[in-house]
Amino acid sequence: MNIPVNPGDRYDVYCAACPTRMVLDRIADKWAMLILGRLARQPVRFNQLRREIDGVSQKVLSQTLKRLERDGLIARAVFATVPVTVEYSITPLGETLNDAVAALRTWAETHIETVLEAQRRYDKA
Amino acid sequence: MNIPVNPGDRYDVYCAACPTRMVLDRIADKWAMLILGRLARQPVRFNQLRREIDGVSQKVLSQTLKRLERDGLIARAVFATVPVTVEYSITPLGETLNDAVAALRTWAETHIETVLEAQRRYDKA
DNA sequence: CCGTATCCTGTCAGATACTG
DNA sequence: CAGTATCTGACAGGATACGG
Repeated sequence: MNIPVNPGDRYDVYCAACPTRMVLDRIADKWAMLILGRLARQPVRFNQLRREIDGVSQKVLSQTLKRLERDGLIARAVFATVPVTVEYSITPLGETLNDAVAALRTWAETHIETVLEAQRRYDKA
Repeated sequence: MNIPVNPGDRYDVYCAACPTRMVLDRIADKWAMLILGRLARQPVRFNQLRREIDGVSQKVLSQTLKRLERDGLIARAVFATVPVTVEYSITPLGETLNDAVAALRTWAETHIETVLEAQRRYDKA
């Protein structure tokens, strides 16, 4: 897909720098898309998010938020209240990604039954 | 997203049975989409695939193919030659998934520069 | 309230060797 | 050619405790 070498040569098909690969690695994350989807609805604070995304640990939530922020997909706003208030929100860029993922959601909902059926058939044999 | 409980209760937002989650887990795999994309072009044999998907180990390729076959996304055909010939091909179902992922590829190619730029800015601070 | 630091554990990919 | 079997190390993720 990326970086063709010479005719007949192999392609370095798994290229960490490949855009598609990078994005896939991102959304592949167990929690990232859930968080992004939640923030797409409205901004929310850390512990609120922690409660709503059930099952995520504090550490992993923190890590994931940091990564998403680094990628410019979400924004972090700090308010100097006592105690401090931190609010996370989705960015315009994050929204475009969220839209793109919608195609997958649609696929999933449309075809999941077919997949499950295929699994049952496979497991019989 | 799934399984609302009582008003005011938390939602079990990470639900392993959630269709979107299942599909995400599938394509999240490091190699699955590369393999599916390759098979979308034309059927191919095991070792041929192994050579083309550079960097994948025999074991992991085997595992991934098995999983994709189980999900009904690819098909495995055995020919009783000597030595035996095995050909993998994409199924119609697999093609629809491949199409859905195209939306992500497009997003990636369109926005990767913005993401990289955001990362550089973040890393400065 | 919003995290970081530390430890611990299970999972999984890679390497290697072997089989029909 | 097309895999399986086994071992190993790296690493992600959870639990817990603590700090700004």
